[in-house]
Amino acid sequence: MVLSLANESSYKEKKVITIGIVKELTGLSERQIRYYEERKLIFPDRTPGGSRRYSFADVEQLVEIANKIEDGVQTYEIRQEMIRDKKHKDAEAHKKMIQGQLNARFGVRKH
Amino acid sequence: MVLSLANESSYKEKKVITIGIVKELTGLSERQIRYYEERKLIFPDRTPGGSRRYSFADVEQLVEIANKIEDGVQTYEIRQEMIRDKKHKDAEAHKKMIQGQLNARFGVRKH
DNA sequence: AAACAATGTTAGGTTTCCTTACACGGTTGT
DNA sequence: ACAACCGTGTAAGGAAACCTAACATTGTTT
Repeated sequence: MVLSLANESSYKEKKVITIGIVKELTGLSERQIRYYEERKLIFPDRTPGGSRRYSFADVEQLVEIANKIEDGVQTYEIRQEMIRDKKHKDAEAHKKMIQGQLNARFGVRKH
Repeated sequence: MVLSLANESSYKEKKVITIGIVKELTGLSERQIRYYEERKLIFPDRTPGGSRRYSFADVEQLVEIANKIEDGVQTYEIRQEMIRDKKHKDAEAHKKMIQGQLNARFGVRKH
């Protein structure tokens, strides 16, 4: 594993994109983008001055949201889904961590 | 090969970052960032309104430039290096392309 | 019918960015 | 030595981009 790669892979999560660019990338209106934030579907960072900054992951998320809304799903339901997914993901992570600890004590030694 | 990965890998090249964020990411002043552009070391896109937009690759490039300048290298020399590197890279690409064409005619068939 | 959902639009204000120009101390070339 | 250049700071004035709040509209629930 190369160290500089730790950066590259985090490009996707870095919050560096303005709403104007997000609008270009997604085809959504600024109104829509802000509204989905109001409905707690998306969580941009803010500059000290108060401007929103999004990540590429946020942009992908927005596209998914827009698709669901086009399919008639309401923001409230989308939010419920997100919460469900997050719980599931957290449980996975927890299981993995426990497994890691078990391996550390009883698993194959590395040295 | 998964299609959605074609996107992920291009995050690095997409010009989506404002100069203010670049300043934060690199620690350089806006003056420096613009000056390196004036010296043809960096080539941001522009929005229709004229604002600069950088990629993560540009940000990395800027850090390299700043390091060289700290080492006393002049922008002119850095530019020469860049041109040399680009020529080398293009030659590589050309060689690879020729090789690809040879393979297509005489190499192992895929079907 | 009243309430809510999703979106557009407008208004007024703030932040961020732009170019141009001058200053200045250090380096280079003649 | 002195003119020219290098890299950077800073200031001014203006334009672009962003912000919130509010009201309007058209559907959809309740």
